[in-house]
Amino acid sequence: MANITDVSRLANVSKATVSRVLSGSRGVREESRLAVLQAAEQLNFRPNATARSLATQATDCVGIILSPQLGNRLASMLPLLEGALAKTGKSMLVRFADEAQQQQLAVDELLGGRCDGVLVLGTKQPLNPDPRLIQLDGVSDTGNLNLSYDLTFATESACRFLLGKGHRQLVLMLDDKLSPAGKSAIQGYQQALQQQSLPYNSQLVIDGTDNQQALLGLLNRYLPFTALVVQQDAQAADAMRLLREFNLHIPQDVSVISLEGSSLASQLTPPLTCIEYPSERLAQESVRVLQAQLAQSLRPADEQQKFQGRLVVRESVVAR
Amino acid sequence: MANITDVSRLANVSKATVSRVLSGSRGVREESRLAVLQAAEQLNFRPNATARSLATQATDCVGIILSPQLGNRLASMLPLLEGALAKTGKSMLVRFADEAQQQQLAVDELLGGRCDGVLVLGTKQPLNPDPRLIQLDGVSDTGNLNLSYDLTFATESACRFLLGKGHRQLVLMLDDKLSPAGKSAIQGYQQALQQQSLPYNSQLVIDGTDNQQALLGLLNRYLPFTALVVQQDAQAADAMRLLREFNLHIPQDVSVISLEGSSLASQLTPPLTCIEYPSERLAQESVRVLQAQLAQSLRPADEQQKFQGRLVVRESVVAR
DNA sequence: TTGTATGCGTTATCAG
DNA sequence: CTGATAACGCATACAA
Repeated sequence: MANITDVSRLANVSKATVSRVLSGSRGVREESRLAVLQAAEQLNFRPNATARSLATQATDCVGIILSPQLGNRLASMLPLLEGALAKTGKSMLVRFADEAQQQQLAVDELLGGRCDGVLVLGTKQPLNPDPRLIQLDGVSDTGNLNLSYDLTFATESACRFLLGKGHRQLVLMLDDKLSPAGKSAIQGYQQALQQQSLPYNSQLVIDGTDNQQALLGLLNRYLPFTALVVQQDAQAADAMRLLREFNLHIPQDVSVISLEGSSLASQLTPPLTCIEYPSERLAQESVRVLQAQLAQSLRPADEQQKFQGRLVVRESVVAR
Repeated sequence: MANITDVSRLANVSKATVSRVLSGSRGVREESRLAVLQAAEQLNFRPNATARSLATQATDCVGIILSPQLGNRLASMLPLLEGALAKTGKSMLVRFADEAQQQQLAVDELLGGRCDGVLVLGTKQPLNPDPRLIQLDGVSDTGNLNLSYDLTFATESACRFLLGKGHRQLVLMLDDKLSPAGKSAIQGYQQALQQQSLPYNSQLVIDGTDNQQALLGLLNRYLPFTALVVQQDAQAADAMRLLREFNLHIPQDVSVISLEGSSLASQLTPPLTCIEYPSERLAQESVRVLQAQLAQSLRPADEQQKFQGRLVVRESVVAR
């Protein structure tokens, strides 16, 4: 691979001039500018990113830390993030880590020279505060900037929608009732009920992670319900299959709605009504904020921005 | 951030010794070894990856070029690739590009200093041959190493399975009939028919990309069929919904099977019988091959390894 | 406008 | 076993 010296020789200028043309490109006579460009072209010169980083003290990389559990969300989020980053000429260094310790390790390693900034998706435990670190859907009690999905709003919207359709017994199925996210959802659930002066029955709030056991338990207890509010599409899919096996038809017997709608929702049978997870906005805004943060290189900034999803009505809900 | 000089001073040794301890670590007196380790610990020293890369002439990165269309496959493949790479201490630089030109551009840029090697998923057009480049499911006529899914085998397996269940009119729905992949599939389709001395009707082979129009056309023409072989799970989901809207029940009226089964298959209704795409093997093998290729740094190696998926029987197929 | 020289943080070479 | 010192390829302050 040709380097800057080769180009400078072929163009009969100094390395500095070559550098100027290919980076800053200001204050260079047009004549030598062209000479450099031609020489570079001829030698198929690509400035070495590593060397440039070392000199500049800035890799053009941002780290993305993902949880393997993101599942479908990954497929929609990652291209969006890359698109937003590419616009500012930045590359994505991707790493997977779900446990808090692994995540902190990854952050430290990436921030220790490999990346200018880091985006973490779905932190469950607080991470050491750092202005170059931005969380997406992370725990909110850290000193880090955190853009997240408004699960309270989603849950309240979903429940109000169902209540408006005449449903009165709503089951809420969450990833983890006790997590911050779970509590946000429950809050929305309660607000919706309260607004209709309906009682809150904690037995109707269940964890859906353990292979539908919770739902099974609910059926066994003959607790009547007409609607199921599920956090994730994939879990909705599982739940719907289980319900069918108990000869409960969807949506005739049980209406279903998901809180973090993705592309999967439209592929299910019946197509799933949901509050759509705002991937685009979240992706764009997070890289925008990260850029700003890196550019100004100051204020620890502890914002907690929330993003609301919109209701997408499909066929999995009927009126009562 | 502390650098190697700080450590060397605190440990009362030279930079060279520090480097030796933290990299090669051989031929160093235990005494100074400990001094260095302690100093590094105390200063929380993290060797600068960029500087190391520049000196070593080897970034510990491999580029991954993805197509946004990979969809669900992305979510399963990427963590597997990262896992395999992490074992050898390599990081993943991810980029999205679907058009051939963009892909070539990305390859050149990544190989021009940012990465030691590149993995491209799903190339549609040939890429310039490079020993550091490995393709996954790419076009096979290039001088590059190419590990791919055996779609011929998958199609033949699926069709034989259906034929064995008494089906005689099989519709084959592909992403693109005319692509190399499409042709592979058709070959498997024909082989299965041939083996049963059944005629080949090209009208039963359709493109499923254009929003099910092709399937609709088939229904309109009253061409009888009892089974549908679909390349991707997501398309199978769409197709099943469409069929239902025409009052065709699955699997009673039409059996369905997919050729590139993913996690989506088990979530559909009914759960989808499929030939499962061998993500794990493909991921592991591709990074293994890449490592080998980089280590030996020689032979252009034009292998074309094929990976076969295994049949997973679920409820979307019934006997006739 | 251009060139020279120095620095970025490590690794690698080569004497000692 | 260890320490100077020269790469690595580029950016940039400074001098011309």
